[in-house]
Amino acid sequence: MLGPQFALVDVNNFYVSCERVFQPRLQCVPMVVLSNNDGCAVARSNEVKALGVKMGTPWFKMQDLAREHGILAFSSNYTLYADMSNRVVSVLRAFSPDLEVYSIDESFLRVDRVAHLHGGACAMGQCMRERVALWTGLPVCVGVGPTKTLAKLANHLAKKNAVFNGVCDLNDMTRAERVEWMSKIAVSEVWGVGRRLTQRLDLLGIHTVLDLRRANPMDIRTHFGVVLERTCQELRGVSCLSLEAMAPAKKQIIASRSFGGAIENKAQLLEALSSHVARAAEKLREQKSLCAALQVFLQTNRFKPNEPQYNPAVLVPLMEPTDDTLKLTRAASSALTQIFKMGYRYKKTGVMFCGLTQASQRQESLFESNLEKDRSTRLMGTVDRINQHFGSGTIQSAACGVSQKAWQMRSNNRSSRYTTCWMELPVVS
DNA sequence: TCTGGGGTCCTAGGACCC
DNA sequence: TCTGGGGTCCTAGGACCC
Repeated sequence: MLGPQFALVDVNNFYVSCERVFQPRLQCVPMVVLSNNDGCAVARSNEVKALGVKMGTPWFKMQDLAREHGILAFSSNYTLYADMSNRVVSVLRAFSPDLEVYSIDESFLRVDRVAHLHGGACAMGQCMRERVALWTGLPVCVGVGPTKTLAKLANHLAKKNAVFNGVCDLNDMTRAERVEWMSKIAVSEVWGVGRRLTQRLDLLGIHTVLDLRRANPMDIRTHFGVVLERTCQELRGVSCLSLEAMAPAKKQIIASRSFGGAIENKAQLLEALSSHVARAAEKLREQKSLCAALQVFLQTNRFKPNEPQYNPAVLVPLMEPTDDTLKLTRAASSALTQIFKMGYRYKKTGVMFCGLTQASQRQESLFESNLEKDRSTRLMGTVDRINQHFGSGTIQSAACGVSQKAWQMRSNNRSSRYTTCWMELPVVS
C-alpha cells in the first residue's frame, strides 16, 4: 500500500476566472485583474499570458499592448474573490476532511484514505473538477503525489499539458515517464525555489527538477540550508511537510496601502493610517488575539529617485496588550507624530501589529478596570457585527475621516459584489 | 500620471546567562 | 603563553510563497 498521498487543487487564473463566472461575455477575451490601486497585473487570462505579459507587470507599462489586443483590466474585487474561494473550499471539504487551505486559490487534501471511494485518485480528481465547475463555475486543476512538493509539481503538469485533462497523478506513471517529465521542467518551477536559488543552483549544474531530485540531500543542506534539503527530499518522495488542517494564528498582522496620489499633509496621513489600524484590528479580533506593540511606517515614492526619499518606521509598545481599535488608533497617531516630517511627498503608510498573544490568556491588569475592559469588548463586538452585516466601513472612528478622501486608492473598474451584497446581485434579463 | 499587499521561515551574529 | 562549553533570546536580513 502507498503512504500518504496529497492532492493540490488550484483554480486556474483565479481572479480572472471569478470575473468570468458573472460576465460570461469575458470568456476568451484577453483580460487582467489589477492589484490594489490599479497598479500591477496580478492575474492574467491565458490570452494575456500568451502575449508574454509577466506576473506583476505595471498596468501603465502595458497600455500599448492593451490597445493593440483589446486587453480589459479589472480592479481587484477581494470581497468577491474571498467568497468564491470559500465556496470552492466547501466543495472540496466534502471530498476529504483532511484539507489545508494554502492560499486564496489553492488547497492541499490528503487523498489516500478516500480515493478508493471514487475509483482512484485520478478519477477523484476529475470528480472534483466537475463538481467545482458545476457548483461554482470555476475551473480547477488537480495534481497528486506522495509529498506536497510533488503534488505541486503534478499540478503544474496538469495545468501545462492538455494530455492530462486537468488531473495529473504521479503514481499513475511509470518511473521512466516521471523521469522524462522531470527532466523537462526547469528547477525554478519547484515549490520553494525562487529567483536567487535558481541562480545559485545553476552554478552547480542543477538546472531541472530531475537534477535537484538526483542531488545529494546532504550536499544541498551544506550549500543551501535545511529548507532546500527538505525540498530535495520531498522531490524524492520523502514527505517532510505535513498537512496543516488548522490555520495557526498569525504572528503579525499588517495593513497598508499606497495612496492614489502623493500626500504631503499629516492630517490626511492620519486618516489613512487610522483606516489601516481599523482593518488590522478587525483581523486581530477575528483570530481572538491581542497586540502588545505596533509599528507604523511611512514611505515616499521609491520609483521617483529625483524626489527626496524618507522611509521611517517606529515601534510603539502598548501599556498592555489590547484589541481595541480606539486605543490602537491613539498609539498609531502618536507614532505618526514621532516620524512625520514636513516636505516629503508620501506614497504609502501602514501599520504592523506585533507581539500577538491569545486573548484567552490575557493577564489581569494593574492599571485598567474590568469595567472598562468589558465596555471595550462590547463596543468592538458591536462595531464588528454592524460592519459584517452592512459592509465594512459602515461604522468607523472619526479619525478615519468623513469627507471625500484624497488618499483613497484608485479602483476604477471594479465589478459588483455579486455574491455578498443584496444590492449587487447579478440580474438576468 | 500611473509601479500591490500580505505573510512565513531560516540564519548569522551579538548580548547575555551559568 | 595559556583563554570552556554550553544555552537562550533578540534582531536584521535574506529568501521564499501567493
